Amino acid sequence: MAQDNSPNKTITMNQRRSRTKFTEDQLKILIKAFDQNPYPGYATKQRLALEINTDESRIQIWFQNRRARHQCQKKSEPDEDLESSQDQDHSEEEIQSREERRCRTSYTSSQLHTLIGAFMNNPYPGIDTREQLAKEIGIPESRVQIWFQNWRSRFHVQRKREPDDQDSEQRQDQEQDLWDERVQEREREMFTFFAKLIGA
DNA sequence: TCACTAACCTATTCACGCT
DNA sequence: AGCGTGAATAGGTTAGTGA
Repeated sequence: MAQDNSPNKTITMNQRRSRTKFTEDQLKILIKAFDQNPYPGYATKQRLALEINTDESRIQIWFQNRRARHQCQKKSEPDEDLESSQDQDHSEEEIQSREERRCRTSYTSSQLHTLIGAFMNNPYPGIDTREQLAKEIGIPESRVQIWFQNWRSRFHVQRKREPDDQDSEQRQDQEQDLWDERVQEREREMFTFFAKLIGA
């Protein structure tokens, strides 16, 4: 993505997870599952994870990457199979019959407090930071990663909605204001929560 | 060195609970 | 019904690894 503020360069020390090396047997199982259904639901991903002894999040990434590779291949060889219904396999009805998603995670105020604090410190945490956070708030690392993704995206969306006709200093100030507003909103929620706890 | 691919990213959409 | 937000998606980039 040709993003001018390339995140991974401006923020150092956020290392990646070490690269998973799937064995031949593991790949066989994954490929077979992919051929059966390239959009497995949470239960299937869990089952696969158990079967090949890896984390469910690795299964998710593997399916994402394989779907992407398959889309590329389809585009680069658009010849034959024009009337074969085989290549139009996942649309409409297939999407409707997609398996169930993972249950929505709901975060407590204190968990959010920790996450927001970490986000303000560094919106692009490496694997070590994510794992530490996950341990601290008792939530899987994969959820922490998704939470950061969602927050970054939503913050970028907010920024884009802002008019672009000011000089960068003003814009930065506005970004900060927006951010502060968002954080304050969250903190108000937390205060309400804790006030209830202590019976205020 | 280069191809392959896991890990990671943004942007967008889906979906669900809450108000 | 609309909103906030977690989950999933497409599609692109980065970087580790083996030939």
